[in-house]
Amino acid sequence: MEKVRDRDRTQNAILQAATALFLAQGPAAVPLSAVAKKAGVTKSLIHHYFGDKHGLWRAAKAAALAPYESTQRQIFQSGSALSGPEALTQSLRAYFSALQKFPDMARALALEALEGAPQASAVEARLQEEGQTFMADLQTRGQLREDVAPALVLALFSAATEHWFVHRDRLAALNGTGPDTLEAAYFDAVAKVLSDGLRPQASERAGAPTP
Amino acid sequence: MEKVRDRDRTQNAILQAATALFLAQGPAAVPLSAVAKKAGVTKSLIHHYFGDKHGLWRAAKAAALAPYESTQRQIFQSGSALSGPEALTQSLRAYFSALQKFPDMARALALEALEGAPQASAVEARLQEEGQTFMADLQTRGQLREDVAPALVLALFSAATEHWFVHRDRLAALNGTGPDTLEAAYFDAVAKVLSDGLRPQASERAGAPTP
DNA sequence: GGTATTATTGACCGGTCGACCAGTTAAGAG
DNA sequence: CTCTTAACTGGTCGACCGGTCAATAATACC
Repeated sequence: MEKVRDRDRTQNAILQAATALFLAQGPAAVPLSAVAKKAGVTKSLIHHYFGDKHGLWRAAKAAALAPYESTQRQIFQSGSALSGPEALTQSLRAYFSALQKFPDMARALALEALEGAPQASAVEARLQEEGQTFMADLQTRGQLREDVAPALVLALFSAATEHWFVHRDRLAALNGTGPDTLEAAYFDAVAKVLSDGLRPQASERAGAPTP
Repeated sequence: MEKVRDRDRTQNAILQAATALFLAQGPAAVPLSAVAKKAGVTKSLIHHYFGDKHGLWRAAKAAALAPYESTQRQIFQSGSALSGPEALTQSLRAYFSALQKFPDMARALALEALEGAPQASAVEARLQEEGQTFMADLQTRGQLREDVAPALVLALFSAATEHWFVHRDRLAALNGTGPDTLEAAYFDAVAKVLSDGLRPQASERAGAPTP
């Protein structure tokens, strides 16, 4: 049986197996042998390509982050084109379905935060900044209340969405419903509450005119 | 050197060391030898009192949950006594400062969720139910919009608060601020947005009278 | 004081994990 | 065809981890 050698293919197989297992159970709980087995590769190859386990974990996180980042960036850019009062709600919906598309992302971010490493990656820093300018844009166009800082709006967005994907199974179990039907209801509620709570309020200082 | 023997004291020392280490780094990343060392006890004693590692982890979670639970219950009960329109905001504040008081709680809940165990503990189930009746109470008194299910309001509460304490250090680093000043600002923003977004809205069906 | 109880210890075991390495073989360059 | 490169393998080592056990010593009870 002749074995075809393909650097990219095996690297990819390892990375895919690693992200799946690491994000599902946490990197500490997954032995490299399991990754090797799932990837159809010997353990040695993992060390050959990624050095040690930490290197693999870092690569896996980056691999999981990449598609999420591009999707997210698209949201911010296309969101700026929306002019109706529903721009905020639609962005929230896009934000939510981006996480639906990459359900491991929320877990990865939570795991990274729980690992104790306080500094965020460069990718996250970039996304954070783009998100802030997006929110600031909404404010100048009068579609977002101006008495909350853009960074904090973004934080609330993240909280309302990411938290769900970390805890959805347990919340569904607590409510005796299937996760999917509950998910739709949850997003509906969040969309309602946040779009009402984030729109410019009568209680705001009237000093900020809408040019 | 005579060693004083005290069952409760050593059990407590083990539990305290275990909760601190487990919640900080995740149980899988902490060897029992580290717990033993921090508690000033030999490994064997851990097995003597808590069986295996899972038993210790369960005990540690319960120990961390207990004071949080009582505080939380107090919030729900005293919240029901509040009659002003600020009942919701005050409850949110109490919710938030409860987590401030037990900063490891959010980490513990997230870790449990990430561990893959889908079923929640009995304590959480009880809190969930009490929280729902609390929210339902607010609805019948006209202080909370009725077009969102109480369970989902509770979920949004949890998201806005717990998520913060998991990610606060990284968010502070991203914004170049100290975590504490940012925390105050974040809570302020959340209080504003949620209290505005959760109050009965004009867009609601007028079919639900307030008896 | 004697005795049963049990908190506590240190030594130890089987297993696993991450990492290393010498060797093998397929692919590409000239 | 030959030589170099590097993808890939099997085997192995040392460290560590969770768990067990027999022995020890402090406490409680009679």
